[in-house]
Amino acid sequence: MLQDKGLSESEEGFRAPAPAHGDQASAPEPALGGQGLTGTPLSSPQGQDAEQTIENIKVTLHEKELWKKFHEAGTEMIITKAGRSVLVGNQFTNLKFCLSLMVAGKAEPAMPGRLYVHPDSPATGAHWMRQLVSFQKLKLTNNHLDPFGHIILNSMHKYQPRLHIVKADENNAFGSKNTAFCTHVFPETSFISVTSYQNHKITQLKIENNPFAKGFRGSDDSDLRVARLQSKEYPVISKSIMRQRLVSTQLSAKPDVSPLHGAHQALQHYQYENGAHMQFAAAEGQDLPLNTFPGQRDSGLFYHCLKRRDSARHLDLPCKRSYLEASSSVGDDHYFRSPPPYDQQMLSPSYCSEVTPREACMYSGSGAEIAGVSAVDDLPPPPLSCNMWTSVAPYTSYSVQTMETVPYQPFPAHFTATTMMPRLPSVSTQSSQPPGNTHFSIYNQLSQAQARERGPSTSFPRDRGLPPVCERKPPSPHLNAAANEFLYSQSFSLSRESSLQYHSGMGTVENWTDG
DNA sequence: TCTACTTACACGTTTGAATGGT
DNA sequence: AACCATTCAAACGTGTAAGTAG
Repeated sequence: MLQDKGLSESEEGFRAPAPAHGDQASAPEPALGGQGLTGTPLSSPQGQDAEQTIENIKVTLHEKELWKKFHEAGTEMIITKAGRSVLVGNQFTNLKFCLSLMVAGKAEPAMPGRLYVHPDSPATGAHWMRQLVSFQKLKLTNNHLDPFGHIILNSMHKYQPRLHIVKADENNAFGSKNTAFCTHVFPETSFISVTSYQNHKITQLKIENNPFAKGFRGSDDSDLRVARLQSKEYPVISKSIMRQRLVSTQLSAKPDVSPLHGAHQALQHYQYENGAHMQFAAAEGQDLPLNTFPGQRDSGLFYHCLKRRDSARHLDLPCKRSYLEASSSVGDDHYFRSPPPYDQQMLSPSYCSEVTPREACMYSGSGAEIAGVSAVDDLPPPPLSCNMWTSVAPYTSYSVQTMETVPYQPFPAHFTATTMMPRLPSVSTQSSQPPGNTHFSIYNQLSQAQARERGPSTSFPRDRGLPPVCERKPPSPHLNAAANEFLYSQSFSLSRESSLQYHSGMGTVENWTDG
């Protein structure tokens, strides 16, 4: 569940937020332990303008500990052709986000980008503060032709969900010019999309925490159940366990077999967004725990606000090259290089705060989610591959490139060798977070002049009619009537973890497109 | 042969209508 | 008549296993 606290409504702007509601504790728990995002109260002075307010919005992850537990094991999400309830057998259940997909690796077909817009969007800040923001109906699919508006993912890839909060205005509920927005990223929500669980530990965690899987609980209940199904009075070893034990036996019996062999086979399917296959970063036989980076282990919500300087729009940044280009030329040894300190990446002016939308777009390839950002420049727009509400035109995107491989953790279920999961870049929580604030984000602001440069404002996609697959509901009449209320849209996106996009800002959303 | 994917299945939870009591 | 609690069945969400495809 997710809750934004800190959004409030006022005819003059924003007033001090209402105290945290007590309904959070009593709110119905999501299917799998009630994970989600919750917010903390925003301290927004009365009369503060929207751009100042939105950067102060704080969103926290609900059931963070549970998320971390999964994250440390290497979260996996089941995706099916028909669409499985969300990210995570529940971890994302009760989250209503907008998911958009970054374009897959070079060798992969472009994915239809999709954002999942919270069904309640747009709604006032008071509405979002009232309760946990749930993304319950979000579903994941691997069906590229999915007509239901589910989030389309590639199997065996790692994704990083992102939450976008977009300020709407009185005209079209989502604003036109100067629409503020912010993006929240919770590293512990990253996951690998799979069609069947690869990690037995994840399976067990899901079973333990998901009420719907209660039937599989107990001391290896699944095995007991199998025994019952086979009319046996003794438990039989399940297939996954048998496979795991078999491989283990084989490995122990054949010392000449590299323990990494199986892992390599598994990992060759895990790709970063840049299309580079994962490589091993650990020495042979070395088991690197997933939580090697203490910064990530306690990453919390990365939220940091930055403002882009107009004068920096055309800086020739060293990181301006295409992410795809960069990755394609990267040799294997690249993955053994140490990444630049995360705080340097994120806080270096040349890296994040002065990156133009166009440049940022380049970092992430042609990610549908940020495809529209080029509209703020006079450069030709990148190709769009979204069929929903995918493009957030004013979004200035920032990319944290993890060009190095990161440790994987063992997949006990199927892989007995040391496998390594792609990871978020190491995060220095001490240096990258504002004092007293565990949040991290990037804030970007587009000037009025820039907004004007984009040409005549067009109506927001909602006015052009969303495809029926879009899981949105029209704003309630009372919301439309409340002309002076600030309306917020909550959406969620997914990005390939190798190129995390942290963006927020203020500008038009006129180029959001249905694709 | 191996791996990922699809499908069907059983089990448990959730939801909402129907029913009965106050 | 209105409200509340209980019951029950259908819908839904799980993970698993078998079969299929590449």
